[in-house]
Amino acid sequence: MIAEIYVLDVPFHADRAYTYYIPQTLEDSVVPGSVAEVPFGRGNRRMTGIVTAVRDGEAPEGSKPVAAIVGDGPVLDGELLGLCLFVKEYTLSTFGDALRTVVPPNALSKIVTYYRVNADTDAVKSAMQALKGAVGERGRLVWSLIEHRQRFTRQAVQAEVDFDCTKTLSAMLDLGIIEKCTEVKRSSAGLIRRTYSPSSALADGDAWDAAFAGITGRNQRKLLDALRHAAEEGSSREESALYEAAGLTQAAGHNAAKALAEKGLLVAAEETDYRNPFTVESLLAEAGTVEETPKPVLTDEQARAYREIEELLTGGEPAAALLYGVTGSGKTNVILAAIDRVLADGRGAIMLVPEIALTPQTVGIFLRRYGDRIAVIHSGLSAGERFDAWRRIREGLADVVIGTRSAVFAPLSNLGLIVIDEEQEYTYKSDADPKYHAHDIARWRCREHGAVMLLSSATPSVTSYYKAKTGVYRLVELKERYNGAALPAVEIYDMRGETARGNLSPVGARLAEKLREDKAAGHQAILFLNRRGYNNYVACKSCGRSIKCPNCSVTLTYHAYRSRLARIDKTDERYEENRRENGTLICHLCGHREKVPEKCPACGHEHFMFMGAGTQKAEDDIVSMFPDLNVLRMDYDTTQSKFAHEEILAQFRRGEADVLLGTQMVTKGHDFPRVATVGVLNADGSLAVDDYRAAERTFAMLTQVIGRAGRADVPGTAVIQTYDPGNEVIRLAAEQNYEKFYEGEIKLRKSLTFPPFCDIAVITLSGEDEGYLGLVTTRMYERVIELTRLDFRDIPLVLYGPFEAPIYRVQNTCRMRLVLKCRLTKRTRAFLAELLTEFGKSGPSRFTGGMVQTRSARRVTVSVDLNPSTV
DNA sequence: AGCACGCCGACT
DNA sequence: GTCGGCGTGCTC
Repeated sequence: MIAEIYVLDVPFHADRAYTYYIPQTLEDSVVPGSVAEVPFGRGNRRMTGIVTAVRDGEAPEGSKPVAAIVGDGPVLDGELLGLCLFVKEYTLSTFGDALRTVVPPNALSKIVTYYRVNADTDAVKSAMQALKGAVGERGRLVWSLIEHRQRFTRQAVQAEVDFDCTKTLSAMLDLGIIEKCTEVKRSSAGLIRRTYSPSSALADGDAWDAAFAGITGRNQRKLLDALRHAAEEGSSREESALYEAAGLTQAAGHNAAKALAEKGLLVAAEETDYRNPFTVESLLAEAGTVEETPKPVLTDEQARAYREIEELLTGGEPAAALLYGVTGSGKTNVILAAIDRVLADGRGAIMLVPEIALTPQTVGIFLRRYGDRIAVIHSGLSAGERFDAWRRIREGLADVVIGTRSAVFAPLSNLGLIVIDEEQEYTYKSDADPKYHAHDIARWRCREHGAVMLLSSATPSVTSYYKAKTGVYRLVELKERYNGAALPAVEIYDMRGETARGNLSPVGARLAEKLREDKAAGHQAILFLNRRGYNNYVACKSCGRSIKCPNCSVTLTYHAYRSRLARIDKTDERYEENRRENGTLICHLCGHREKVPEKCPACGHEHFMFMGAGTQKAEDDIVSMFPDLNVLRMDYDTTQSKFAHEEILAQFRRGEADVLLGTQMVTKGHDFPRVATVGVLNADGSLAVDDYRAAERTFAMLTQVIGRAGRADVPGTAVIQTYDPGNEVIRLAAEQNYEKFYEGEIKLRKSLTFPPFCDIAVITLSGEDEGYLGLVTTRMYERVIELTRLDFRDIPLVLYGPFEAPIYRVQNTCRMRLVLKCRLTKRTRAFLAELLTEFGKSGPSRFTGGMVQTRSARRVTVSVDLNPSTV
């Protein structure tokens, strides 16, 4: 018997099925989907692999035996195994990356390799004598590091010495001084949650700055910075949350935390986690914040829409539909009815929602309706919670899954329906490897299960609507708003000249008037500004230059420490100085922070302008402009702690504030009965972006925020402030005329050849050595041309570039890009895979045709993003 | 990625 | 001879 096995943790160009023979003793346990321990490479080091196929047959020449099977039974069933292979091929990722996306890492046993010092001390002593010459020098240094540890890893030694320790270790291995061991780390239930706190040594800001100054490790700085943030904002200090905030992997974060703990800067604590935060019980405990589930009585139109979907559900064939319904038409009712039907047939359902829409209110609707058979999956879960949710689903205890992007992988064994709500949201595209789009995963899984993929939106993406129009998806429409809700009156307000009229605040005259009216009538308002932070940037009054991040090619954003502190008398001559003291410049890309400098680094001038406005600044301005208005701010910075998001919404619902001001978060969520006015502070902001989807995003955003205004008994008004009042997109959004917007947009896409009329592949090369990066990029460019003239001359594509990436430098790494307009077929993917394989196999040095570089930092990495969420 | 092998220059 | 840096090639 022989097995096809994908070995984990190999680079892309070595990532394929390897053939192993199955020893007699393992014949029963080696089955597809199981985790195997196999010898790999010249050194036969123990690696983890996944069995993808088993068959009868002679062991081919040179094949090695499967060493062991770990865990009891397969971790993957046939469908999920196929899904891993699909994800690998579809996104050009490795099998291992695909696997770790499809199943929670906690569900996988893994093999760890480590070294141990030989217990026979006498033998070790004499062996050490045998180490002679220079090897002995290094040997003795390594020995002093490992002597008192009972186990250690190569990486741990390497971190301590400045030479390559592999040869030294293998010499010691040969002499029997140390031995190599492997250990299987069983999949864990992960009941323990670890949190970090700053130590008492970090009592004040100066201590933090001193601590920063004393640390050279990049990861340690990042972690400490995340911790400082968490301490200041009162947000989660849970281990994985901090690592994520710091942009570190578990391993890197763990090491950094250990190092910081040794320096006495950080204190670790462990606590037992509650594992299913979403139960009926916990819901009832917070009942005040949960609305009633909508009555399952459908209007005529909703019933008609439901019957169309039901037809697909009972058809027994895989299908895809787009539920296109205007705001307030009751799409959720139709979706819930469809889920009811699926459950009645004994099948399961997945409902995907955008990250910021996954609130207790949303979950509450499902909990009230389906009880504890629901599972909730989102990125904020701890590893253990994620694993538990996964197991509950796999064991059949939960068959309704609600969650964000990654919930599309929920291991339901009998899937009937996958709903993707607000389907145009770009958070459905992953920007980490594997760079999958939830639509594609959903489509594949529905095909496999004979299930229905149901996309839902009031403002579908142009691509999805096109597919619906051309019959790829069934188009199901809801045209009426129900419950008698009327569309709000929409006013486009021309902000040009507002400054000339003496109004420097982000709120124009018309909106100011509405806010006063609302206050007088006891109504509320929502204000939307799609930019967080205080001032966008700080520029020198003399030379006009703005302050840039030292590691990235972006300007730094000014954040006030506490908006209350910054809210000081603006006529005070110390105003500017106070701003300097009460805020920090932060890089939104790498997290770098610094104080506003005393003098301009370019010209030495002492005065700065604080330019642009984010939500923090808008809050200050509104408060000083309308002292009697209570303002709640909701943005990334105020929602970092665990229940902050819900708490802000609840406060607003209870009427404890007059104005809810925030970023995109305020455009989602449930209806507030007393909101009369919504204001868009700067509608142009998102149009200026250099992306072919800027228009559709702006349209969707405006439509959503307009939909927040007014209820049946409170006539609503939406005020859209713009410096470009003639803009077609803004005008059509104000009219709520999606059809017309779509018609114009699809024509444009067609004439310029943009999706859906083509696919876009972006190849990004990044490296620290700019010159070398340029060389490799040029070579890659030439190779694309060569291949498409020879072996792949049959695939149509247009090549653009090389360009610098829109943000050229991030954390001192430069990034170059090639952009391909193409059709993503198997053949095109094969071409891109070939390109990646060649690059990986020969290494960048030979890839550039033997051109020798002297620098050691000439490492270049390549990644491919197919139809990226931002271009 | 990780590991082994082989070549070459430097140093004993 | 011996050592170590570095490039190359392969992984059933």
